[in-house]
Amino acid sequence: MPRPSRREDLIESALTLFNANGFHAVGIDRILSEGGLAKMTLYRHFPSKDALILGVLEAREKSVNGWFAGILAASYPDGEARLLAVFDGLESWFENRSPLGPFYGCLFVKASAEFPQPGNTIHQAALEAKLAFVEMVAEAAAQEGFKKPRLLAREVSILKEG
Amino acid sequence: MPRPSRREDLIESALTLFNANGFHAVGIDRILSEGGLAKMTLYRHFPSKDALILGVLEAREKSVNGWFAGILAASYPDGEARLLAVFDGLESWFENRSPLGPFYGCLFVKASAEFPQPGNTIHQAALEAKLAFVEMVAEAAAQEGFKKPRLLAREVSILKEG
DNA sequence: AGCAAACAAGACCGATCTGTATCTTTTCAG
DNA sequence: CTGAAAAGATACAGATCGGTCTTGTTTGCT
Repeated sequence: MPRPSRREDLIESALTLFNANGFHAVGIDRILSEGGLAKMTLYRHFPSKDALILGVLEAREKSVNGWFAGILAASYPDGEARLLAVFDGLESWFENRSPLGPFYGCLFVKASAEFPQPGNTIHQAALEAKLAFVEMVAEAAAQEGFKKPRLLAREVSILKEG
Repeated sequence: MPRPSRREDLIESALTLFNANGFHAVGIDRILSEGGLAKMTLYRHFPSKDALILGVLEAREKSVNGWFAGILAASYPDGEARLLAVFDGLESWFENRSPLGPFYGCLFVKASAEFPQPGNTIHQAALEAKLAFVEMVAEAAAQEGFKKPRLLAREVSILKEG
């Protein structure tokens, strides 16, 4: 893989603005000027704005779910302390002490709200990202012998949205 | 108060489209053509699109919260059956058997997602509508002697969003 | 009946949006 | 060092948006 430095710049600038203002409210020009990028740079890396949004969601899924996976892996000793670590992680996220940047609400919730048609690619990507998160927490809960891992995972996810 | 029949037509057409497509994705022209209305009719009743959105949210708050208030009032015999009725109501809503129309997710969640700035009037109106709902359920739960009415009300609200 | 307000229909305006094309400068591998 | 690819800057095109204005028709009150 080459050095996709500009590609990452695009995603980072777009992520910041999407988080703070939503998807439809942010135009391409603003993403580019705020990131010091040129228009052709965008369209060399992505065929359209929708493709950029998909790239942002994909990157966000990796960083968010990867961060939680790291938390689960770090607190490897068994017991409910492991899930407590997840709640601590969420709290640090909400209070902007996490490496995920300031918290503006779940980006995947925003995406499925702004692209509500079930067939929409962005809608589906956002749903998949959310489901992957729930699945991850559920597996961890199951390993600890909880009776209702699914329910607990859903509650964690719900907490994240509120 | 005069007969605001056109005003209600505007709100109804806008509500339907906002529910199915989001706020930013729906233009004024579509709201008007789908409702068989003229542009000047819109701007005689509302000074701007944002004002129309506020009108839609206000009407939606009345109908949704009014519907739930009716459910709570109808099942006036004490006991937990009263809250069960709320869950039944939610289920009928999700399955499109309610007078609230087809369910596309909570409109207030959509609104606060699409207008994320805390100072935004639409954002605040959406939050108030959601809080009013939680407050209503919490009061009902408190009357039934639940220990943690707030928590239960929040859970009901969360269920509604998922 | 008659009049004024409300309304439908649609042209129109300026701003903004996504996406393309052009030109110059920077980057970087050979 | 050199030449090609990448990138910055900017102009441009076509579409769409929110909002204004005009014209002719319908409505409703007296």
